[in-house]
Amino acid sequence: MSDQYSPSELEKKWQKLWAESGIDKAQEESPLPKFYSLVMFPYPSGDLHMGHARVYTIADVISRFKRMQGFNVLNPMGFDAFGLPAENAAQDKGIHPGDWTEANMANMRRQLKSLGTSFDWTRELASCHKDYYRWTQFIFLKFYEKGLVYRKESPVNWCPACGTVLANEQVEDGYCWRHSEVLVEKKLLAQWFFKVTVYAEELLNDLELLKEWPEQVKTMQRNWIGRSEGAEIDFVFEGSPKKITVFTTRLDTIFGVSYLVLAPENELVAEITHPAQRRKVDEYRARSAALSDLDRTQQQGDKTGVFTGSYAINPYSGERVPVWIADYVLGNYGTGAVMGVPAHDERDFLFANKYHLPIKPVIAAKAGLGALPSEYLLQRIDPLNETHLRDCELILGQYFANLKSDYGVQASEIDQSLSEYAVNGNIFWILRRKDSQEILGSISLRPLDADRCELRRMFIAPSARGLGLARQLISFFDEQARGLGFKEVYLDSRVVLAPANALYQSCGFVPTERYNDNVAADVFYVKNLTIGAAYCDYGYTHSSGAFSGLSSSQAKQEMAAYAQQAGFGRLKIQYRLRDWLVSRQRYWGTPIPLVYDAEGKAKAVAYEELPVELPKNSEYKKLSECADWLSYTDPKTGEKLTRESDTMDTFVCSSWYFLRFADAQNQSEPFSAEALKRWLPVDQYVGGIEHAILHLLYARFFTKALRDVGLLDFSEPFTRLLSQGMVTMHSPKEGKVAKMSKSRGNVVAIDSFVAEHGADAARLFMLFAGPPSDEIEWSEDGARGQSRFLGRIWRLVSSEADKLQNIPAQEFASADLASLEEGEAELIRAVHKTIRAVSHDLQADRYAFNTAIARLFELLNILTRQELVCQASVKLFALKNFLQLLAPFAPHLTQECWGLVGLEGFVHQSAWPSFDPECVVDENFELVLQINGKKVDAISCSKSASSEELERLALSNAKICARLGANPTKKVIIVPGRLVNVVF
RNA sequence: GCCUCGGUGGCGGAAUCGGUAGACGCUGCGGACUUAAAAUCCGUUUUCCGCGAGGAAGUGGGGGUUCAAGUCCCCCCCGAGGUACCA
Repeated sequence: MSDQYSPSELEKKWQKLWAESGIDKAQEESPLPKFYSLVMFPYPSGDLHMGHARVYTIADVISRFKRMQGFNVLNPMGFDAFGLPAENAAQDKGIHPGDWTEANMANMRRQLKSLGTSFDWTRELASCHKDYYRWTQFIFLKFYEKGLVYRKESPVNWCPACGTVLANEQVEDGYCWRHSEVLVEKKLLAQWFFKVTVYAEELLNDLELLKEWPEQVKTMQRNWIGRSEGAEIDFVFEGSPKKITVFTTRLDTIFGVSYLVLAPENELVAEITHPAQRRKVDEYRARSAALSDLDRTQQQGDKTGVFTGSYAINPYSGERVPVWIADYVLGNYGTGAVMGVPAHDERDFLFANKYHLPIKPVIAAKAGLGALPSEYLLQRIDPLNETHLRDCELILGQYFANLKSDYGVQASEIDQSLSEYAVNGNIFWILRRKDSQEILGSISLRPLDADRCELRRMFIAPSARGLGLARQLISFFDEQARGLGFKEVYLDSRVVLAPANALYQSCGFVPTERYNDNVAADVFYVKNLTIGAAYCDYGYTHSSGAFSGLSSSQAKQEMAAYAQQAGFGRLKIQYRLRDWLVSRQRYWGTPIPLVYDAEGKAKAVAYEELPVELPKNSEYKKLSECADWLSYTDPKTGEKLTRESDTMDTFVCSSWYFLRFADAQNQSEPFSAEALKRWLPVDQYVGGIEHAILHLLYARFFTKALRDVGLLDFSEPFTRLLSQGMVTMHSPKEGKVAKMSKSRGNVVAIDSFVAEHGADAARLFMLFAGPPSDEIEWSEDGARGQSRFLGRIWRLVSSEADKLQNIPAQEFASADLASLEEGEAELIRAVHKTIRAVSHDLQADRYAFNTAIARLFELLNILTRQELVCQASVKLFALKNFLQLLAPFAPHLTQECWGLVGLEGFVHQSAWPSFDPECVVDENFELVLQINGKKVDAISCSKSASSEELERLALSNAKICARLGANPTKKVIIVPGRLVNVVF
């Protein structure tokens, strides 16, 4: 036996013995409860490095722990083996993608084994093998029959470098996920889709059931599904029966609509464009069609658009609003048309400002502001209309009479005001009661220059005072002034009589310099009419006809009910989630099992014709270029057909592999009902956060869809999910700490590290460096620390092994403590405490591998203490339990030591230790003494001491007394088993 | 912008319920063994003041609740991830 711990031979030896004995195989017939532990299967890209190793280590610890706990564990492994890198490598190196993939799988299988993982390799699968993709095709056809698959011509993301269509998910900030420097283009193609959106509601709601998933992942999925509640409203075109339907979540703002916008690609555009605008509109459409997604998102803030020349009618207000097209509206979300409410939407605001469209506020933060009740009517005076003028005189007469009697205004001033009013250009409104036509007040506007105007006269008739009409008139005035293009409105002191001062100020007028030297007045007020920003919060409606004065939520409800009743609108729930585009124009993927007849009509390949195998051309091409393969004769009818040349997105392959693992050898169906019943759902799924949305959402969709085609009977595939953090390391290329990856040049190869330090050291370091869901930074020093730990164990066992050879293994618990030396009793207690702590840390709701290992360090520190003297049987007991607790983390070394101390069989087949509750409580504890909550002293104290005794101990303590001095104690807080706090 | 998670020594990180902040490891420093080095072992390592006994401060910042706050509440700052003209 060597004194030096040399892992490489030792690890190889046990890996071989484990494989031969089949201890990692899941048992089909077993009285034990099942545990399905799954780690996301890898893409066989070549060499594994430590960045990959972490996830397998975590899953392996869980699997080994569960086996020792008495579970029948299924811990399978396979390869997600279709995909582009194989084709790229084939192009670069001139090898067939299949050969490249097989070679990589062999290498990775070897590397995974070298890490000491306990996978059940008898169930290995690879998605590129025909006995797997045959069943992918089978499931595709089941979905096809069920109506979950459809073909649609649609603009797709096209990567010129890949030469294929990408899913939305494979586009990152407008660039291809595989080629970070290649911009994704738009192309129109007929593509196959899965109807994921049918399941949008269920995919969202069932997240509630996933109690053991990280909140973060669920939130990401929720956002991705993107449910929003709103309404669809039909606007009829002016002079045409055609309708345009908009989707809005802010129906409460509909009286603020000042235009409609269609997405440039909206089908209606061609029909409704006015001939005079056609050229401009066509140009704009052509330009935006050519824009990539990136360009489109990059011009955020700079909104562009073109007027179509048509108008539509707001069904609520009857107003006619211009219809525009603009590329800030997306064609594939909602109805591809929106209503523009610049006062209450940021994008609409920017757009309206740019194109000088009216901005009409209809929501205010406070209730009642600016709302003119519907029983009143505002009438603009036409100076050429006799009746109007008479009404004016009437109200002005009342106004001036009032001034005279109330404020003693001179008759000459009145005359002057009347003549001023007669000057052309002033605008005058009269407020009436709708039913009786009674005149209640008036307001007038005088332009000062292009940007400024003056609120000239506002008068409320005595009979209408106290009705709160003043604010509403001012708000009406603001709106009109803004509509006329004024940016500021002034008041002078002759208008603002003392009692109205507060009113004007509360409406936003502020004291200012005089604006006109000809006016002799002391106080001036000015109000800025320019809206600086859209008000996007909820509030209270005003200027909204019969719906004024409601809270936003009330308004939404009542407006929707009205639309529903009147038949021009309805409530609508909209999802951001789109259907899944599964077509790929490549070679190295699962062929879509469909054929086309002479008319181009698609139909399914018969089930007994599956698999539709990839052509075995030595020099692979895109399927669309394989002429021989494409032509297909129906074996039954002899009909000449053409095969579909698209392959499936590889995410399809990975959406059901966890089901196949339950029954990997089945040649007659994808999986048997019995096998699923035995193993599914997956109890613990471990994988990277990068799959939080796509893979997990698709796998959930597949499970639900397979349930609905009758192939399984549960709804959620993964009971518990653990998203492990990535492994980082300083990257010399980037000059910072970054994710470990070949392209960044910051990888630690598995092969070289394992050869030098062993798999156990690598495993321990990755588990100890931090909690599994956190990111960890690879550190050579840290890994060396774990090596040192393993070496200490090795030396301890080496030095003790001889003495322990013929000692029978014996358990020690509380009953034995009395008969043993103090040091021995302490060791036994420590063992039991460690069992408790490590077991607790390994529980699924914690998975605190780092603290579990820390506890094992502590136990080893006790075991190697120089002054520790104890009999062999006690030492053997301690070592045995220590090795068992460490076994899931460091499988090889513990296995070797297990034999060295004379224990039989495999440590991994031994039962997980249990602790004696009596052994984990100490007789004494450290009593903390506090003064006013601050620690002053700590004394050893018996656990059985009563509260009274604790208080006495505290109050007689020298340090407490010294601090207390002559102060009388106000209160003494006693927390039994912990502390005494003396308050003064 | 929005959503989510974080912020604790020189570093990675501990701290079930509000109850001794800094477990465990790394690094550094000092020592032992050695002709020497490596390996190993022992001690030490939050900061400041003090020769010392000891004292004070301290979990991103500011307030609050409490006998007691890293932990609970309010406001703010910073970082990471996700997402984004989604109407």
